[in-house]
Amino acid sequence: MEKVDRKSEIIHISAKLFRERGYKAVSMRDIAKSIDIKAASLYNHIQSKQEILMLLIINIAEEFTREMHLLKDSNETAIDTLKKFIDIHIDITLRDPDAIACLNNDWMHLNKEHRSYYVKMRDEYEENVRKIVKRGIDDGEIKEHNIEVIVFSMLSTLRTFYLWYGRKMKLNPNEFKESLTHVLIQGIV
Amino acid sequence: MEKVDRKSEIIHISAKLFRERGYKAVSMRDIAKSIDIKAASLYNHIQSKQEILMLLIINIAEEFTREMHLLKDSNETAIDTLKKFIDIHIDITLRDPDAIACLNNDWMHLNKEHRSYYVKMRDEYEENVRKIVKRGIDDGEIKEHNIEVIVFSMLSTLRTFYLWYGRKMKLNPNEFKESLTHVLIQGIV
DNA sequence: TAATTAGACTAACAAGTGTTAGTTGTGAGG
DNA sequence: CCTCACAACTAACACTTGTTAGTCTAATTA
Repeated sequence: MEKVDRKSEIIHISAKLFRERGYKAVSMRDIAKSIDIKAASLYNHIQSKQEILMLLIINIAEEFTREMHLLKDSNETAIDTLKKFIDIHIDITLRDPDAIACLNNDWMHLNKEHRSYYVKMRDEYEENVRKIVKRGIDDGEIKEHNIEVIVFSMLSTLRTFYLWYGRKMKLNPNEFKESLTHVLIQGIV
Repeated sequence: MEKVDRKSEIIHISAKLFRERGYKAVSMRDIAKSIDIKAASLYNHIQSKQEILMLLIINIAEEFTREMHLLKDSNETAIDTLKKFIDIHIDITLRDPDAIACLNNDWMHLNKEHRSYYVKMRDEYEENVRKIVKRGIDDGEIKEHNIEVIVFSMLSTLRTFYLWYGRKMKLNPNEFKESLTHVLIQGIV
């Protein structure tokens, strides 16, 4: 127990490199050099470069899907549901920003099978966010805006959070959650 | 006149391909095939693959910089300045979404010289957005939030707008501007 | 008409790609 | 002590990469 195995070491260092340069710009020799072995040795632990990408993206995507399923049929108000939705994004991003970067930027390099699985999950996820917002509008909690604009604004912000946290933000995670929730829901004026 | 020269054809088709797959995943042979010539013929018009990327990114970045310089010392209210700032992003994105995608995703593949030039422009741009928001807070127009959170939220949304427009949004550009401005400034409740 | 040029072509290059085969050494379990 | 498996290695593969050199042809210019 506590044994840090090579496979997860490879996955994590790959995520870091993919984040910096993108999947296609990182070679197996780059990954190998980062953990001080030769490229061929990687294949004692993983099947292919594609497998690394797949594990990174699908695991995170499935986590988002699981969380959304817990959220979508909740009987809280839509606004409270959206607040939890924001919290979930922040928590996952803080735990694994590199994987979030891969998911955002490299999903198109998944092979056909995994890509369509990912895209299906993503579309369903967005559809569920839409439903929450729609419920908020129907209940009079949210002003009658174009739903798509609201969903787009929230998801864009949450999905690129990994680019910003730690750069100039001196807030701790809870302060940050509160601040971002306020900005996204009440606006800035 | 009206002569569509080959060079700009190459630039535009490259932008489209870079957007779909990323700079590193697009080969010179891919670009050539898209305009039905051979890869070597590209070099009658451009110096290198790097030049294509540089032209795409630097031109757009300089345009944003020029627009920001017109904006930053305006004597309008901060809120009105932010509204114009939103308009500018939407206008440029609608005119050239592929180039925006390249700028967002492939700037790290610029060579050292162009990359540092780009990063300098980007940092100055963000600093100017920060100043506008700060002015709004000092003038009591904007609530006393963490400035960084506001800037991050606005820029994330505007920068990834290219991913959303035309997907499910049935709004025309002006309706969209109004809607997004409202969501970003007044919030959704 | 003759000369020049622009822009396509073929062929080739050196370097880098993901991956496989086969080998070696080291440490744990019988 | 012997065995065996794991995880490293070297060497090589077939292919792709950006780019250059040199050639040909059709249109423009002198």
